[in-house]
Amino acid sequence: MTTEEKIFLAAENEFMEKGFDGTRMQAIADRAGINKAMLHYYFRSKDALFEKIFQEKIKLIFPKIGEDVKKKKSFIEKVEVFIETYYQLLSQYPFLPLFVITTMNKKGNEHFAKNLPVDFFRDFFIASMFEEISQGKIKAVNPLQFAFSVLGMSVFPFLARPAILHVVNGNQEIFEELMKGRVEELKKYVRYILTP
Amino acid sequence: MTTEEKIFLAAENEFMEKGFDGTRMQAIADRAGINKAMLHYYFRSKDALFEKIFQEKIKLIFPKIGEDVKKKKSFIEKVEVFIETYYQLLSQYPFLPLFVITTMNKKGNEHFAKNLPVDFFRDFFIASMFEEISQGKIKAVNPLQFAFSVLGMSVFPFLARPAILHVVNGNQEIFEELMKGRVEELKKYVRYILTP
DNA sequence: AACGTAATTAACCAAATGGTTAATTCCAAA
DNA sequence: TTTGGAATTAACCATTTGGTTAATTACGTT
Repeated sequence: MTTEEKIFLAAENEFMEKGFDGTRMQAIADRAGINKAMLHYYFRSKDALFEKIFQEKIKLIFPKIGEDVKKKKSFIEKVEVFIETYYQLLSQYPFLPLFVITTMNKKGNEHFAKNLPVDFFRDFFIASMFEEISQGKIKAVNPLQFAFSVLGMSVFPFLARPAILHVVNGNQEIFEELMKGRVEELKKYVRYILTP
Repeated sequence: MTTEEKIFLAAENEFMEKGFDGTRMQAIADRAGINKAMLHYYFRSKDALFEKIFQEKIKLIFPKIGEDVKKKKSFIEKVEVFIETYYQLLSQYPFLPLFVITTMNKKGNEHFAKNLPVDFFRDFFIASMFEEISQGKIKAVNPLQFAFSVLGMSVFPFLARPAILHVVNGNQEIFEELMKGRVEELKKYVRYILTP
């Protein structure tokens, strides 16, 4: 692994766990096992390093989900695939939601403006929903509201993990069990909401 | 307004907007229009000040919701009241979710341990749900999963506000409209999910 | 008016932090 | 083997930041 990669990986973890303000350049260097000056050698400044990582991470939010989703015919199936794929992604990067949300709330939305697949979201997701509603295949719910609800339900456990853990008396196993069963449960909710 | 109140109010806003790490004692002092030394005079340290504010804020999360909810007979009605009350609360403190979530993820859960109404949540909410399920009054969904879903749907727009604003082309009015209609939409979803 | 306590301020301090620099080491090409 | 640019390091720097202190002011009580 090259020094640059070491730095990137270390910075990634530090920023994800502690946020921009909470992260120290020295901590990144220590974690990467290299000299602090290397950080500035490869990435100009703390801001630049953070920016690079954030840009890379935000692209993860909507990865190949698009393609997976497009394969499915019915809208309900599309949503189900979305929930599955999204859950897998978040399991791989549990801090991603917190990271993105704190960042976008602190700094302006200039950061993710280019990378949010708004077009896909509006022209494809929303459009295909309108279509099935007018065909009477699904119930007439507000597409935007529905989308934010699915996102909220999917993301919440990853954001509120400490609180949820506390509710289940700190029992990790129960928490994992809960997370595992969540995908099926959410798919059920979606069917209840959308099936006419 | 006493100096202590001025400090508390200013600190509240600073911490809520910028988080613990992002907040500067000087910024609090400036915002309160007083000398920085007063912060330490009234509240020992940054940590102590933050702690006091956090403890006060976290109690807000489950305010008198309990009582409002208990009045209602059917479980669906209970959930509907919860959504309404919760939405009003969050409208008043839009940064509350972000504040609580970032804090509980950074520091341990010692902070909110005492103040999370776990007992109410388990013994009352969950219990009353089990009851209605066994009576066949609502569909058999997992109570915990359902609770986290309602919370997630309720809280999401307050966390992802910048992203949502971006989706609606930065149009504030559309966003407000969306938020206003959200309560009814969520109540609808709950009925779809729970009604047998 | 004098006294004493609480409130307030300006100046200061030590530690932490992001960033720089000059010197040194590596290493591949000539 | 020499050489030149890239990689790496230790030491250093300026600024920021949470916190302290000694002195001053405000103000209710006797």
